[in-house]
Amino acid sequence: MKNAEIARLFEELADLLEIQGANPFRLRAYRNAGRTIDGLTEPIAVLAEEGAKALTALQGIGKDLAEKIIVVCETGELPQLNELREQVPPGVVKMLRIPGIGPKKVAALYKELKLETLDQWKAAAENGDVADLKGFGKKTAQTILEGLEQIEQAGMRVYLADAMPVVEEILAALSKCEAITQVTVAGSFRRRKETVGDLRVLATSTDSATAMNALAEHPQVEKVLAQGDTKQRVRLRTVFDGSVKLEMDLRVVPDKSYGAAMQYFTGSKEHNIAVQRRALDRGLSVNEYAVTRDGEYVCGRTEEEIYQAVGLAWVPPELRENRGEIEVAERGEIPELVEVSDIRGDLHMHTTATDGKASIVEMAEAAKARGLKYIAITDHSKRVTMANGLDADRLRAHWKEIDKARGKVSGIEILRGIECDILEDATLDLDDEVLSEADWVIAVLHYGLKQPREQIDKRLLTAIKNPNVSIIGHPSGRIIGKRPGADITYSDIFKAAADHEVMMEINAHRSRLDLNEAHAAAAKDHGIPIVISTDSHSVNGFTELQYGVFQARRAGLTKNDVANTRTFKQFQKLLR
DNA sequence: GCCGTTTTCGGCCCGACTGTTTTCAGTCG
Repeated sequence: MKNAEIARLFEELADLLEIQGANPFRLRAYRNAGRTIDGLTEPIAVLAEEGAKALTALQGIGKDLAEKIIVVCETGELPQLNELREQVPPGVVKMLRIPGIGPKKVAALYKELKLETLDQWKAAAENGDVADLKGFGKKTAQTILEGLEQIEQAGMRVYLADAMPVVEEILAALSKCEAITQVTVAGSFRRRKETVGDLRVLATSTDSATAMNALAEHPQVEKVLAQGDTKQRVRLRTVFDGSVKLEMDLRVVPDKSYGAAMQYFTGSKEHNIAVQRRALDRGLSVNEYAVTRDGEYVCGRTEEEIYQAVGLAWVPPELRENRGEIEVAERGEIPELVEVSDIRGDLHMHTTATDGKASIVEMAEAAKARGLKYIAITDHSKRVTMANGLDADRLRAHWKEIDKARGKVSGIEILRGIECDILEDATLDLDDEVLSEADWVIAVLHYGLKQPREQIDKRLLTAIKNPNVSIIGHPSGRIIGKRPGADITYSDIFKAAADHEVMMEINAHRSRLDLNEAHAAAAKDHGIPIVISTDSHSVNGFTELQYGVFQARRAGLTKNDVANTRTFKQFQKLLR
């Protein structure tokens, strides 16, 4: 069983218990455990085999959860969950996803009206049964009807990169509003998560009504969903991914609360809980308006003040996930994270020789225009027939074209590369003779991603041990929100890569971001040089670079951890 | 459920908004 599957069991357990009115802190413990398991780079089963002690060493895993994890790893089942599933039908759990309907209302409707399926919920909301129930009314019935339509569209999150232009457009408009002095986006957007759900915008103003009107009247806003003195919620008009519409919160606070609000609304929730716990230890209280002591304002104008008040160095938003950054900040050892401007080379891109849209020269010119000093042209190998992949003869001819391009474009180095498939039988798509002539070989999985873990590991290990392979590209093969990616024993792969001096890629494409942040952090721990590349298929592809850098930052990577921040000369020394 | 060098019991982040109420519970972030 994969870590993600085991994590999901604990999340489901929490959902079911929530409907039954269980202690909210117990639910949090289960959800934290799910999150912890999901974030591990090693299979939790390996720890489970070592015994309860290895498990309780993990943050938030105690005696009870350790036992449950061991049972799951041994039997593939969680007995307590099976019992609960019989008590609460799946349709009831699904109702928790309706915005505005929580566990108490779900429980009441299930108990009083015996509503079990989506259709029954819809009928009861329409015929007045819901509205007649004590504590319910017409508005709640309406909320359910609207919500039922929404939850049909699973996964209300969109790629950060897709949301970015819309958010920037709205922020630009708000910053022109005279009533607004400062405006910024917080939430998971500011933390540069791979995907974003609700957008959280923060403004300072002495006239919140005018500030909120500015957002309400923005052409991007379809509907104002809620509005109070300091908080407004709207739905945006833009349709993402065919069906998803995002909602945006605007919070308006005074200047002296800007830092406190930034800190508070940037999250993550888990990070904030840790910060606020530290505040309590110091006799302080932190909320979105200020740090206070006995109700008296201590600070709140800047984020730095907030962190200082609780004895921490400022934490970059990308690291605020309560995955150890608090302890690092306490020691004053927050790393200087890599920045987009640090990147000097892009080592994964395609041309018209396979499925790219531009020539070698056009790609080189475009890369140079973006300030890059070196690139690798890495078209597909022959297995990728859909993309017109290259065999040995065409590849050698292509490299001759690269040699010619080197003469035409000055000021940028061009490596003769190849993106070579690792076939299902754990051989490489091109033989060693031609691969040995390359400057740069990216080995990748494209096919057979659903093979069992043992075979996937074997394929990756074979590639890593091949002396011609420079790097493993988009290691998991996942497409965010659409395809899970191969089942990999990362700890084994990273060990081998470190031994054989093979690098690992962070593929910067918005839908890949592969390695993900947990695995990139683990690769760094193994001392493996990481390369952030765009996998560009056109001259516009280079804009994706920033998303790869965001991913690297969330993994805690510094300039030094990223090989393509080196000068070309230094980078060459890393090649074997 | 987890956690602890002031604690092995009693905490566990906290405020805004809505809807259904006559003072507040539920939900959300």
